[in-house]
Amino acid sequence: MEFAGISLDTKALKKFSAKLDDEINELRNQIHAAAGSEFNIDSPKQLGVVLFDDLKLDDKPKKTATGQYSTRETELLRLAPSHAIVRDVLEYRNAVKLKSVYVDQLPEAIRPDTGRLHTHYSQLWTTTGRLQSNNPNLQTIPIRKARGREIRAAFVARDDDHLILSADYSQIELRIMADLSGDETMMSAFRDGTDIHRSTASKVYKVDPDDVTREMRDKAKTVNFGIIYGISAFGLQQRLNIPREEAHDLINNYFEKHPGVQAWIDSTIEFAKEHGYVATRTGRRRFLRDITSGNKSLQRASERLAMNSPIQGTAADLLKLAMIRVHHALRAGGFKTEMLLTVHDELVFDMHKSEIETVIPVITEAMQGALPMSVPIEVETGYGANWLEAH
DNA sequence: AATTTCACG
DNA sequence: ACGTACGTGAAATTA
Repeated sequence: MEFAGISLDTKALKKFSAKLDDEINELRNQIHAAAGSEFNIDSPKQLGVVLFDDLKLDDKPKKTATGQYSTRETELLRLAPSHAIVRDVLEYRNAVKLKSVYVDQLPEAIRPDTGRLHTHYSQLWTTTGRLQSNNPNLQTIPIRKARGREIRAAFVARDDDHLILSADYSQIELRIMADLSGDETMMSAFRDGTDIHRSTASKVYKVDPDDVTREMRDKAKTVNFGIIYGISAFGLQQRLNIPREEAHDLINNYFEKHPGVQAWIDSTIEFAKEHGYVATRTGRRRFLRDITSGNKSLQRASERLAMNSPIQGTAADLLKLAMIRVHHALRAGGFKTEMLLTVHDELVFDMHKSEIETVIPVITEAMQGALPMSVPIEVETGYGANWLEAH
């Protein structure tokens, strides 16, 4: 994959760069006008002084670890509805980030001899077994916001004979938690092929699945991710912007309806305290020196790692096993399709157009069978002229 | 070199 | 009283 590289539409990025420049200049002017001074918006320190000392947008602004005003996105979002300057700062930050990290840097990283982008993967350093990608990092290419999607669309197929194919595991970490814990509720949800967030919503809100609203499903989705990370009521309250009581109820209801998950978390933490490590399904270990620490917050943090690492780590093991199987399957089948990128639960390919019908089932099967699990593994595929269309 | 912020899964 | 969800890499500013 490192040798293969991926093609970038530099012409499109160049146009986008000019457009971002215009947006950035206009936003900078508006921000300076609203502030009444020409400060450096890129400096969190100066920005904090402008927003909280000069304009006094918040009576009790949150501070960072070193005592500065915090100007991070979650803080600014609370002020955005009532203050245009804050909305402009958020837009400005988004545009500057995209321009500096992606739009202007990626074309520089193209290797002149191949005309393609070659990332470097490291298997050595992450604590959970995931791969790292750097120089350039191709595992953080934008997709969530509208502006960023233009960058993803610049990752294009090799030539007119190829398309970008994306194959990603659906809800892989939740499926792994179902497998590791053997929780009956989760296992039947996945076996029935139901929408897992809707299913969780019907449990934590104690309503019929048909009566789950959009809002209930969205909140249940946050609960599901929170469980994987070792949620606290405080954390859920912050993320959902709900009262503490409601957050407590959601978590209590979740564990009441998923006793297998609760038991698995408890026994995993207990195992970590006894042995000093936890392990993925294939046996990769993560040692947790602070799991028996007298420092409560260190211990709590270690407990979250104890339950999260087997889940994230098993997903990493699964994808690496899948990559080996895909590699052999492509070679055995004599395919021209080439594996290019891996992004934690996704594989990206240059797919030869003549192989659309044949190669997709081969890749899907190789990924699904990488690690036998007690719940179905689903792989979603899509293809198009670029990485955005493939999703 | 440390801090702050933000892009992704 | 404290701190508050897991794993990363990179850029700009500050110390």
